[in-house]
Amino acid sequence: MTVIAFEPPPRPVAPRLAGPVRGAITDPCVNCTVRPLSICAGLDHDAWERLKRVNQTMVLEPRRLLFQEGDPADHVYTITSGQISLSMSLPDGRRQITEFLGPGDFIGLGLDSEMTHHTLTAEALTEVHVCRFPRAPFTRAMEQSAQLGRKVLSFASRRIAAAGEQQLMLGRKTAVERVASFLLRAARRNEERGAPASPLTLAMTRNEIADHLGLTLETVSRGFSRLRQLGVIRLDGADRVTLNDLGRLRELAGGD
Amino acid sequence: MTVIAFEPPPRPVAPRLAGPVRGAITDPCVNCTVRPLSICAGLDHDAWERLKRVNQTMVLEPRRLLFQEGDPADHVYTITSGQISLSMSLPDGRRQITEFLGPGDFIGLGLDSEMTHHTLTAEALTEVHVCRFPRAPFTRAMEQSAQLGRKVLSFASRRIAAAGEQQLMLGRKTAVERVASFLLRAARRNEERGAPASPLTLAMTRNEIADHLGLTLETVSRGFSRLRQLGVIRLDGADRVTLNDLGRLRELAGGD
DNA sequence: CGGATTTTTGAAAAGTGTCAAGGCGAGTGG
DNA sequence: CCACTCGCCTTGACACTTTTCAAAAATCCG
Repeated sequence: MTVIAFEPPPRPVAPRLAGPVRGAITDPCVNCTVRPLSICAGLDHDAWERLKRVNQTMVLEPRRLLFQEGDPADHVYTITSGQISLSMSLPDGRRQITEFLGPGDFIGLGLDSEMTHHTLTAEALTEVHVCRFPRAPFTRAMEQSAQLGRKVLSFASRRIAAAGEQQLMLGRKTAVERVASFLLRAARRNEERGAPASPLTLAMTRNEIADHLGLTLETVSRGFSRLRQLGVIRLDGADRVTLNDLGRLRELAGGD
Repeated sequence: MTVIAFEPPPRPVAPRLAGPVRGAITDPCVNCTVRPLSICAGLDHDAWERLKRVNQTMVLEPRRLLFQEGDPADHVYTITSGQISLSMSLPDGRRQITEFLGPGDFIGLGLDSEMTHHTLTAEALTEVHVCRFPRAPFTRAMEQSAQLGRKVLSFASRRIAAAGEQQLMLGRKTAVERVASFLLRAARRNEERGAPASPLTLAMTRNEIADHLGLTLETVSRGFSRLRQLGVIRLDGADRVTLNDLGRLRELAGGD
């Protein structure tokens, strides 16, 4: 297989890409429902039939943007594999990653019916497969299926609760507490998916973690080192983290 | 009218109150619909009839809690007058105010159907009138009225977008930028309600603003002083703010 | 007017950011 | 197979912003 040689976009300020999509592969996407946590999983027959007619699989390579702040928002997405960061930036380039998303997560909350454009940027951290739905039929399906409506609202509610915790972290926790909180959340995420909590594999760089925690990459690195010195974690390479003592990690995270 | 002499709860860690409610006055509440931005405004007849049977007015005096983290969450609310803070706290007392709410705002987003207890504390900043709905009938009304469902989801979406901006602020803005952002949002809020942007009247103390911006009250105060020195605002008392130069204030807020 | 609360201001301390150098690991090409 | 390069991570030293502690000024309210 020959690999076409085009550069991944430069990191700090990702330029607008001609087309962020590598390719629409299958049509419709058949993988949206396989994740038990997905918004499509266990959907009633009618709603699913409607959606199946309009959805598409998309594949993104690492660093590609699914969309960018200011892009027209005419699709919603479900991640079937890989990880994505959602971020907002200030005009001078300072960036805040509001959340890291993985398989089963839904992209499209935070879009009021009157919002025609994205306020966030979605960037692939790994190779990512998403299932894409045009917004209009998705909205219709949501209104016709009480179950889908409930599910979206439930996702939105949990997002709001999570955003609150993130605000508490950003506003009130110290650097080490933030790093510990970050690791704990990653561990909980693993558990939600039936994976063991402990050997974490991080898909994101120190810089991306920093942009999520409101720190610099150096401070994040020092945080990891601190936790390692304390014996709470073990690092095998920068992206492989073993949690030795969840209780102590919870204390170090600020106890919440 | 005699006022019963009971102390408002001490500030830093509000103790569990026997009953946070001063009184349920009218039943049903007739004021929920008067705010054009309220979730009840313009609701279709059936949905409104259902809700009208179960809602109640509640009045809270300043500093009273509507509910606290851990309380059973069996109502949702609409504010008809006054202002409320929603906050989360760490076990050691550090507090983050996730948002300030006013007339027309809805309280109850962030509650997944499976969440039986509040993760937030709601405290009255001023005398507050809220319209309260038991959760179960409200949820039913939501499922039977597509319009109400849409409205709640729209509120949730806007909340999510706002939370993102707040995260960007907490993670990446300097102290002065945060204070400027805070004033700008207060100004926009005024405008949304048809009031002039400029002479702001702040219902919250420096400490509460600090807990919202992830700063200390001293730093917030210095922020105000700085903006005053720069001629961007004028202060008539701590709670009366005139915005002299919205453009410049926007720049100082980080330009977003 | 007077006491209490809140706000403002100042000075010192702490925490995090910035700048710079070196290390580690993965992928490349000789 | 090994040396090299490149990107990312770690660590150190210092600078800067914000916090902390303290006191004075302003405001509120009886």
